[in-house]
Amino acid sequence: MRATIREVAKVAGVSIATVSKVFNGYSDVNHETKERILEVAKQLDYAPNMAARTLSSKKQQTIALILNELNFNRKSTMPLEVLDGVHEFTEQSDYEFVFYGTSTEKQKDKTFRQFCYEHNISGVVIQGLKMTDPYYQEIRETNLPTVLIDIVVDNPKVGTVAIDNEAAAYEAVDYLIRNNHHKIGMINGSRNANVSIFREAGYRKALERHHIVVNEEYIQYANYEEDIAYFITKNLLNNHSDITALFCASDIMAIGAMRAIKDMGKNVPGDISIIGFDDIVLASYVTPTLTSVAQDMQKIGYEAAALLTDIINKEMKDTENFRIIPHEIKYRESVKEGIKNAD
Amino acid sequence: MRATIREVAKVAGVSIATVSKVFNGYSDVNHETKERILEVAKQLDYAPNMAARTLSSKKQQTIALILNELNFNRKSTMPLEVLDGVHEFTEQSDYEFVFYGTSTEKQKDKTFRQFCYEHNISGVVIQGLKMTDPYYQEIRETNLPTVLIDIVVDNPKVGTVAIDNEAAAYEAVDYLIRNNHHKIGMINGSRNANVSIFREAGYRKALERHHIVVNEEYIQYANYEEDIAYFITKNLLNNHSDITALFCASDIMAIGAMRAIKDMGKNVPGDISIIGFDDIVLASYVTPTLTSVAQDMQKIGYEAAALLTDIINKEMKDTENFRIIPHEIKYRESVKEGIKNAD
DNA sequence: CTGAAAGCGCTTACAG
DNA sequence: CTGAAAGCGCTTACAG
Repeated sequence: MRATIREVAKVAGVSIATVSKVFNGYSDVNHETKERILEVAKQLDYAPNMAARTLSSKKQQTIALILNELNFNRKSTMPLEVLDGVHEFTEQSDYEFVFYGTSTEKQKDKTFRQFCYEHNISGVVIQGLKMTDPYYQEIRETNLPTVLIDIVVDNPKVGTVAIDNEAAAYEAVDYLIRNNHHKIGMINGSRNANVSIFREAGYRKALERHHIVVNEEYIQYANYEEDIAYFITKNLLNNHSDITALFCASDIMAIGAMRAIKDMGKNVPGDISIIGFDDIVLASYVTPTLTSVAQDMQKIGYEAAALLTDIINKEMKDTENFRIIPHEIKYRESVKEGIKNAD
Repeated sequence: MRATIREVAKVAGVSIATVSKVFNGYSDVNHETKERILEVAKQLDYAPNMAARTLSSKKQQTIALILNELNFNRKSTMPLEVLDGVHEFTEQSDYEFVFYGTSTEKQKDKTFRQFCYEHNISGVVIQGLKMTDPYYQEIRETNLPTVLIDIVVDNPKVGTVAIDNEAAAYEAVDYLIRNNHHKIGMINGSRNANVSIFREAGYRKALERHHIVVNEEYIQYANYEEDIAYFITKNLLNNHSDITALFCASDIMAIGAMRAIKDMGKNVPGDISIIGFDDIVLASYVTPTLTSVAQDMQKIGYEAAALLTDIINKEMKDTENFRIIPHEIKYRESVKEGIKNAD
């Protein structure tokens, strides 16, 4: 039913090797035979079979994007943006692109290596991996080219693409301090998340740079969940009525915090200023609009794929394995600005 | 470097046929040899090569999800939800899942059929296709199992999954009328979009059922874009100051309309009531919150994949090719409710 | 510029 | 319960 290379060869009166050459862009084929072959191919609706091609050539490489816990958060398009970025890169490259979803459960059933072997994958970009996931341990010592988004691992075969989370957090908190906030709480994600660690470090660094003592009780963890952030914010503000600003490690949590503040009869930014992280779409549509640290996930995805191909193609030094994408603070309405007093 | 079936067979002291049987779950293998093979396979880190499997077996089927114009709208997670749904179905099926993005441009370069042949695809789910796209014409007469989301085509090999757009629009407009709105504008998407046509039909039907004459000037098209909706709304309301409600064919456009109304110094829902469509996340976070027709895109994706496998496996009658997913109106703050006057 | 032949890693009747 | 052998649709030296 479906035309194969053999039929094309027969109809065109040539060998399959010649047909193959035409379809692989070799130049050593007579112009006329080439034209004839193309014509026949078109007529027979022929297109090379990928499976056969992959099998016989050792060349055809395929890059996978693995999204962890795709059973995702409807509130954020971040995974989709990463997907778009990786896809865009592979489009204009020679790599095939495939997409898979995984989960902590699935990772227990099948090792990372097995999964990649099975699917003939020569390199993978992973997004959403947690440091408690089985894959994480395996990737630390894998020899399979891998690029992690947001997670750093010490392995020459594994690269990382992310923004400079520490610097970004530093800037955000520094901005609060320069606007006369000295009692600043932090709603962080999870102690186990790489980005949380960096963002907290940036928070601490900014306070220290301004000679503000870090109050450990001001730092709370809400696991990146809106509802947990809601309750934690209420608690935090009830226990520490001197807090005037909150730095949140994600917009989702910032939105939960805003809701808590409103429900407490307080006002953003009048009573409490808030900065979020990620700049998801909601940040611009919520009232008041949310100041946030933006990261370009599409670009992160694109660069991840680019870095991956570099790792596949050449041995790289560890130092080249880390690609930092610029971040940008989007200033909106949720922070009360004010000249710093000389107290 | 990578173990093949041959090496496993050699180490385990059996033939490759036996190894193959074990990995394909055939029962006619001695328990002990099976255990031994599995043990060796594990030790050698063996996993079957998909390309070879696909090539030699005529069984391995792969289903593709093609997202059109993935160069997407950051404001909506709908494509991601569809992806998740299709992915979830293929997970628990015997089908392999692959994902591709396309665009009007790419469709011009390579036909639908060629694309599918090349990638060894036995069936495809397409989302985001426009009736002006090259694929659309081709799919009308393809014999390749295909499921379109939101678009109906008369071809036994092509199925459709969608909500009942006409009924949903009818309900929404009927709800407005029952709350005493008689001058209702519609911000529609595009005259060429299948869903737009159905939603407009529902709008007209609701008015007619209530003996309200349709004023053609009340129906405007904003191409599903927020900014166009913004301008069109201003125009519409300036020209027709008697309008008290707007039915929008998407939340994005509804949000543009809300902004326009605010900028005109009017109030939602005090002066103008609004209903949107899709129930994207923004609808719940915007002020006032937006009443909207919700469609479960994850479920639509899942059912699309399910329908596709049915089409692949059996000849179906045209009448069975259309799967309708339930919709639901989410009542929120953007509609002013009021008892209908007996005028 | 062209073709014969080996081989990629599997599956699947078929024979035993 | 097990294995020898043909074949899936290609690519790639190699010879001419």
